[in-house]
Amino acid sequence: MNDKSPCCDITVIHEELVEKVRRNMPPEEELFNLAEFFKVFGDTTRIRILYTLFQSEMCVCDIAYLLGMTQSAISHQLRVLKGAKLVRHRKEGRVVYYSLDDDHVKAIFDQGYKHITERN
Amino acid sequence: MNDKSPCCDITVIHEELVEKVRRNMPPEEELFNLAEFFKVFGDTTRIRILYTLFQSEMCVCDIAYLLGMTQSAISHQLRVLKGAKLVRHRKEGRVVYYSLDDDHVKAIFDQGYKHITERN
DNA sequence: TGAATATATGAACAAGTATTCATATAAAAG
DNA sequence: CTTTTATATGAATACTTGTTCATATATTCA
Repeated sequence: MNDKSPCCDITVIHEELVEKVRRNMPPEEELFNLAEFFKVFGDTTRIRILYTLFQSEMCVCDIAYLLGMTQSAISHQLRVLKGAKLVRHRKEGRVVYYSLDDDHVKAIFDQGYKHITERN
Repeated sequence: MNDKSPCCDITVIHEELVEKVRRNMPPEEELFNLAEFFKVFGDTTRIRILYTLFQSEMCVCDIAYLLGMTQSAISHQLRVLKGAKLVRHRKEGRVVYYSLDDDHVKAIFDQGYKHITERN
């Protein structure tokens, strides 16, 4: 019986390995940013918007009509996509056209698609 | 004043474009699965676990110790990762070793990393 | 067999988030 | 200038989700 405090009874089995791995971990901030980035793709509406924009730039009400959702919902999500620097916008009178602003998204989606289709 | 019902006042500006884009959209189920897949990456704890497993297979308590989290929290997240077919496990007595079970993850992370570092 | 230990898991709670609703803004048209 | 229309946005709500806590399971060791 040792004097470990009851609130911290964490055990390590391979301490040496753990320390080695710890030294090679990327900085926390990087991992946080990566999670934030992927969070954007974790929603069907945003995925659908992005697949729409893969094909063509499009205005807000067209996207809303295409996806069968309210203009407000689409506008809110476009805001998120813009915050993640994934889309840009171009204003023409009252109409705002959104388009893709990233080269990696398609590659990322293709890899993701490979994963979900390759499981036997 | 026309007789549009007030609940369905959706407007389309470029109907022809919309129909063309609609025909080329991937099936809904595919988009849903893709979103579910990326949802897994949208959490710092899971990202950290995966970066850990990039380096070495590791048992649950070592991961918990390394990341400074409870065994329960890690176990719950490993369950999610297993559900997404991203990790596999190997039992050795009481100890369960987890390891990566996917070739695409690293590529996806690298693309994501490029995105978040390339914004000026 | 009984105690110790590594992991898994269900329930509860807190925090986060997507959509809706109401409304604001801004540009065009009358 | 007033009305219409395309978009943006704040607040509220419903839903989702990550962690904790308590406990179950399973394996080793005495």
